[in-house]
Amino acid sequence: MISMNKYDFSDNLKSNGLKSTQHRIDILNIIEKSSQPIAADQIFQEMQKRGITINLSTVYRTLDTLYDKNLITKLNIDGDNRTLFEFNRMLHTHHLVCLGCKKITVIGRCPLIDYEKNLAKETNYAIAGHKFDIYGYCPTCRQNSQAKGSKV
Amino acid sequence: MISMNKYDFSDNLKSNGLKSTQHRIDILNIIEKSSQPIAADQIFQEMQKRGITINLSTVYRTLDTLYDKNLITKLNIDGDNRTLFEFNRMLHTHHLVCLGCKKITVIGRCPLIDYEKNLAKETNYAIAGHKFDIYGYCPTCRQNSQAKGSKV
DNA sequence: TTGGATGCAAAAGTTTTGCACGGTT
DNA sequence: AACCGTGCAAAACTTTTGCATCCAA
Repeated sequence: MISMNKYDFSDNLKSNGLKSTQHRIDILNIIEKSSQPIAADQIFQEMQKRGITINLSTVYRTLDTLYDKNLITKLNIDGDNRTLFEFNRMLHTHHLVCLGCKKITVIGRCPLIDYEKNLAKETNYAIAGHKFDIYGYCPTCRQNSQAKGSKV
Repeated sequence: MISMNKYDFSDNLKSNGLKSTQHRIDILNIIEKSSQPIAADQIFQEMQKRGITINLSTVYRTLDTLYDKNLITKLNIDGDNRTLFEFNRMLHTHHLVCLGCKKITVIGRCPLIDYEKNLAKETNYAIAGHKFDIYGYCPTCRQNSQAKGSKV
């Protein structure tokens, strides 16, 4: 049985016209394995934890590059000024963000495909995509915090 | 006929337990009249244009305060690290963002109310709200730029 | 070999904070 | 008068950039 879970990041990079460097492979690995969307500085720290020497500016430049090639995606959540990154599995996903513990859960289903088509027709925009993130309190945090009304 | 278009920001502030200062009234005015979501620094510059002396840190602190009281809402868009603010009309709105000229159009209808209810049932989250922003190219920009595939 | 990738240092851009003073209630 | 709001300056935090050097193709 062939493993379907391994990404060959080296080929992945090359087929996108990028040089295959260890740093890029490491960064892709970290993002791909992260259970949560992750910020540049978190990636930098994770590399240090793994004993990899890298400069923070290289992390930023690498993220730019990977984003340009559509290998990763960006995300902003409320109350965090940093840009978060995710591995792009080419699935159309959305996020359920806990306002208490900040945990981010990926939602696979998208209820918006038809809506988008209609909007394109009405506005004459060329729709490129959308962001849809839902905010709330997870079962654990519901006990500790009472939502006093949505600010989202 | 009574004008429905005037907000009494002074009373608005007081009823939220805030002192009614000229700066706060001015900032609310600027945000309310802005056709686009607006960043802290843009508000600061607009005040200078109007001959109002204010410190940028006061703008930030005021925005924090107004956000805490639900008088304004926050928004982040792709490719802009700043936080943008909007007047909270207590309507449930979404945004159509042009990737070319960065124009932001407010969308009134929300197609997601039922979806949210179902999600709450399935996940046992207390849903507070959601963000839904659509990216594309407006009719004018469609001529000048070809969307090479969504990154959104 | 050559152009792209990286380290380093510095700067730019955004947001936050401590403290003293001033204004609203 | 009391407390909250504000200015000022400094710092914190995130991200970008110029340039010299290094490395993958």
